[in-house]
Amino acid sequence: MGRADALKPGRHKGGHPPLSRAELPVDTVSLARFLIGKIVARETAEGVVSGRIVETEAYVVGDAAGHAYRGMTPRNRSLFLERGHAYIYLAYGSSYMLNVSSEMPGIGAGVLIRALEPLEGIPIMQRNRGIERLRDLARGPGRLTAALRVDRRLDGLDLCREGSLWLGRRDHEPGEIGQSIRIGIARDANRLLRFYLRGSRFLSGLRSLNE
DNA sequence: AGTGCGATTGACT
DNA sequence: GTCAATCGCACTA
Repeated sequence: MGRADALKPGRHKGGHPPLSRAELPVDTVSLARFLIGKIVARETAEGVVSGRIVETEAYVVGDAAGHAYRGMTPRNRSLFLERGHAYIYLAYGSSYMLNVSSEMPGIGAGVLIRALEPLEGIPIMQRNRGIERLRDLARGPGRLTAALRVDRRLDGLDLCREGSLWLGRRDHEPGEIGQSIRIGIARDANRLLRFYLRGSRFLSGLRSLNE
């Protein structure tokens, strides 16, 4: 499909109409569950890259593990945008994390996207990641942002509009959704706020968390 | 201005 | 399984 076709009314980049804000659940935990099976799509210079969300984590209001816990700062202000906006930050000096803001304007909370099943633009992802293996292309929060070339420049973007990065409708019904503790956090570590598509090969985390 | 620390990854035993 | 790289940011002074 050419560029002109992609921009024609009624067509959608990569065939993924964006999720409307109205259909996003207002509550953070509900949104984390809702996003399993939905699509993340990215328009790059080389074409559309997309994947199916198979793993998320909720960082809820008042959560000691959440970046909004100590109030708004220059880094985390996007977490306080109305639900459906991107909050992107750099972790460990090397990995960008992609989150979806999840509450009313002024309330800081979000959903971390932790893993994607690659759908479109797989050769582009392989180039972006410097590896071939499909299973590892977007398995992990830092890996998926590398595969999609997502960085802080996209922080604050509205993910409910088709643009350079957006959330798309699911292409089929997701399977059974599992729930576990979150990965890699010290505070509030026992809450079951991680959600995943049971049986997916594209999950991060230990196998014991994916059963 | 200095300090400590991650919502991780990749390399390695 | 272990472990260190890496750097922006929040926090202290």
